[in-house]
Order: sequence, then structure tokens, then C-alpha cells
Amino acid sequence: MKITNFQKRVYELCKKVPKGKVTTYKAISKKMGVKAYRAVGMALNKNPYGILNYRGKNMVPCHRVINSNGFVGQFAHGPKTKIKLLQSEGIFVNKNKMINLKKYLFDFK
DNA sequence: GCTTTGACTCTCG
DNA sequence: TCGAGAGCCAAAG
Repeated sequence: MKITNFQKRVYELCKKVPKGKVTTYKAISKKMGVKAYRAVGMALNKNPYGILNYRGKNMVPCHRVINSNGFVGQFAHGPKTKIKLLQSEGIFVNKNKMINLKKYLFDFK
């Protein structure tokens, strides 16, 4: 599996997000110095460390990346799966697929 | 190599 | 406050 530089950067940033916290596509792209919000999502969609490898050691916690408005957004294995994972880490997701960004957002620094 | 697509975000009415 | 439209950039076709 070939991984582009762009994807690699996205993955590295994702891995910095601690358990119980989330980040946004916006934050990631901003940190990378571009505005390719959508490209970031794409990179994660094709992510080689997908949900099936989540129990593994070196996975990218892609479920911790959500929309900037607090909505959970999409997920390769369906939003349900994403929500489930988030909740399993102690993040409350209401039925509108929204979370408390203020409380859970992890800010890269 | 040009066109389309997408796990998004911003702006405007 | 809310919906529609435009803009963004990398990957895939």
C-alpha cells in the first residue's frame, strides 16, 4: 500500500489526538498549512489503518476526527460505527450526531 | 493530463 | 437562524 506524503501527515496528526478527545478536519488542514479540508477526509477514508485494525497498536484513530460544527460527519463503515467508537472512549454523542466540541476538542499546538 | 469526486467549510441572502 | 451555493485541494478515473 502506497501512502502519499499528504496522507502521512494527516495520519501523524490524528495520532496525536488523545483518547477521549476529538479534533476537526479544519484543525488538521490548518495545521498542515492548507485548506484541503475535503482532501483530509479523503485521506482518512482510504486510510490503511482502518477500523478493522483499531484494536491493533499502530492504528490511526480516525473516528476522533469530526466536522468543525460538532457534527460527527461521515465514516467509512457508517456513522453508527463512528459514534459507537467515540462513545466507547467516553465521549457523549447525542441523537443528532452532535458532540460538545468545547469540552472534547483537542487543540494541536 | 484533464475532469470528476469527496469522511468539508465558508459566505451570503 | 437556515438553506443553498461557492470554494478549496488531493486522489482517482
